[in-house]
Amino acid sequence: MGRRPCCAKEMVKRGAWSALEDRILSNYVKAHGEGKWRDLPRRAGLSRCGKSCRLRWLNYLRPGIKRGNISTDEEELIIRLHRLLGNRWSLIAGRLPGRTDNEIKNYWNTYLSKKSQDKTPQKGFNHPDKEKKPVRKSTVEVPKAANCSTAIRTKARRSTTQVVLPEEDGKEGHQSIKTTDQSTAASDGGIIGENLSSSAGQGDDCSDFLKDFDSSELFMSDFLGQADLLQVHGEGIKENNNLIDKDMVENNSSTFSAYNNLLSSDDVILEDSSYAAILESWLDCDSLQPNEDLEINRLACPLDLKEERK
DNA sequence: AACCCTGTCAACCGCTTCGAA
DNA sequence: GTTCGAAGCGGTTGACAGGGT
Repeated sequence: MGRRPCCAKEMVKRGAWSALEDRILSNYVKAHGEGKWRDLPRRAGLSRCGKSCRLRWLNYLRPGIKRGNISTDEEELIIRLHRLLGNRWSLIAGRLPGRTDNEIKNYWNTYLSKKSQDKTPQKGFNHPDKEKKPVRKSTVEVPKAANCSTAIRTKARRSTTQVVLPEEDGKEGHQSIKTTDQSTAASDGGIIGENLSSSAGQGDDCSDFLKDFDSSELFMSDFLGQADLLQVHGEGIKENNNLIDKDMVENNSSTFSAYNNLLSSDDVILEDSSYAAILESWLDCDSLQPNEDLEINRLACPLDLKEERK
C-alpha cells in the first residue's frame, strides 16, 4: 500500500523560489486561504510540491513575517525559552511575533548555540546584526511586516524532543528542557523580565506579543489542563510547596485565582521540574487572543520567577 | 584574480500527530 | 478500532555570499 507521495518528484520544481512563483502562491493563498496544500500547486499552476508551497508561505510570504534584525530582547527571550523548552522551535517561534520556527532554528544553530557553548559569556556580547552580519540579497522583496502585533502562532502541539526533567543534582539531558542552567541565566537572561515589563508601553515587539495573551483564558485553560500535569509533576509541586492542590485544580472556580497567586507571590519557590512543567503548560496554550487588559508583568512572571531564584 | 573556507539561511526530508471517513 | 490524507515539526542539506590568503 504505502502513502501517496506528497508529489511526483520528477514533476516538481525544486530549489529557490522565483519572484513569479512567490507572487502566484501569495495571490492564490490570499484568494483561497491556506490549507489543501497538496492540491494547491495544481490549482495555482505551480510546479511545486505542496509541502514546499506551504513552507514558502509560512516562512516567507505570509503577512506579518519579520526577517532579520533579531533584537536583543528577542534574542534573550529565545535563549530563555530554549533553556526551558529545548529545540521546540515552533513553540518558541509562537511566542515571538513575526518570527518563524525556521528562522529561530537557523538563528540558534548559527549563532546562539555557539554563544551558549561559550563557557565565558561576556557581558553584552556582540550581536551578529550589530557586528558584521552579512546581508544576503533575497530573490524577492521581503513582505513588510504589516502588523507587528500579529503573532505567528504555530499549533505546536507536540514535540518529538524528549522533555527530561532534571535530576536532583541538576544534571540535564541533551535537548531537554533546561531548567538549571547557571552559566547563562545570570549573565544573559537576568534582565529579560525587566525588559519585558519595562518595555511594555514602548511598542516593543517582545512585549507586544504578550499583549496578545488573553490572561483569563490562558491561565484557566492551562489550569484545566494542569490535572494532567499534576499527574506527572503534581507530587513534586505539592510536596515541595503546597502551591497547587490537586483538588483545587479540579475545582475550576478557584484555579484562576490560584494561578494568579502563584504567579504573583513573592515567596513562591518552585522546584525546577514544577516550574518547567507549568511554563510548558503555559506555552502550550494555543488559544491566545488580544486582550488589552492584560498585565504584562504578570505574564512575564513565569520567566521572571525562574530568574529571581538565581 | 583565483581559489578556498566559512557562515548563513531557504528549502528539503522524513517522521509524527491529528482528524475524518 | 483502523486506515489514510493532511498538516506540522525538527533535523539536515546545499546554494550562495563574503572574507581570507
